[in-house]
Amino acid sequence: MSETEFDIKTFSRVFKALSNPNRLQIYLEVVAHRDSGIEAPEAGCGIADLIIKLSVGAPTISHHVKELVDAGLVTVEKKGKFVSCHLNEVMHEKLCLFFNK
Amino acid sequence: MSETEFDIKTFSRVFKALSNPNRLQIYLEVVAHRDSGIEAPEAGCGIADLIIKLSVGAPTISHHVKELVDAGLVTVEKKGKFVSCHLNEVMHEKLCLFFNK
DNA sequence: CCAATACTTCGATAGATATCAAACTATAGA
DNA sequence: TCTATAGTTTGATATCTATCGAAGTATTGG
Repeated sequence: MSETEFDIKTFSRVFKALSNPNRLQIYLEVVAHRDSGIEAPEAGCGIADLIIKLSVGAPTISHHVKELVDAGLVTVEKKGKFVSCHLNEVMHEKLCLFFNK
Repeated sequence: MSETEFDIKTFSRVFKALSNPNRLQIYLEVVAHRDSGIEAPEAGCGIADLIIKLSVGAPTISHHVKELVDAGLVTVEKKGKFVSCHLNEVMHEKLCLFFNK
């Protein structure tokens, strides 16, 4: 019918994921690293870096990253012991369109 | 320092406001009515219309609208007995920039 | 002034959330 | 294989949130 119809459920989940200051900061870190190569573990957005930057415990970071993944905002990639976070460009684009229409 | 610095607090509050499906729908209704004149009570986005569209009680709508106002996403205007909601264009623009940078 | 309408505030409650400590898993290095 | 490291899962808790019904406020029409 209308082309201005959005998936309320999808977007409310996305916004819920971004509604926590710590999670929003994680997302911004991931966005800031979006052009980094994913080869080196120290590139991308490492969990360890996030723990330092946000001053919260590892379990909390782990929880928040999962929430961002579940919302479709980021993806994670495991390289040995290390995990790095990467931007889901498709969702990012959807968000651009959401506010630009 | 960096020009990619956002006010985490402001935006996390905005996203929290949009994280509830009902509130997101209210926001979308307000956006959809952004060009309506604010003269007639039936223009803009009336509270009564929202109650019907969302199938939740008046107290809940009232609560949600206040949350949207507190987050800076919408404004309300009282015309006699009626209240209408209007888009805060400045915040909308900020959100565009947030995802477009 | 009275009644009805439109909305808000209050109080309560069921459910969600953020965070932590402790325990667990998996990987790398010695 | 043993140990240290990186991160996850679990369990607990304190706080927050969405929603409702009931009561309150304000405005309009009679």
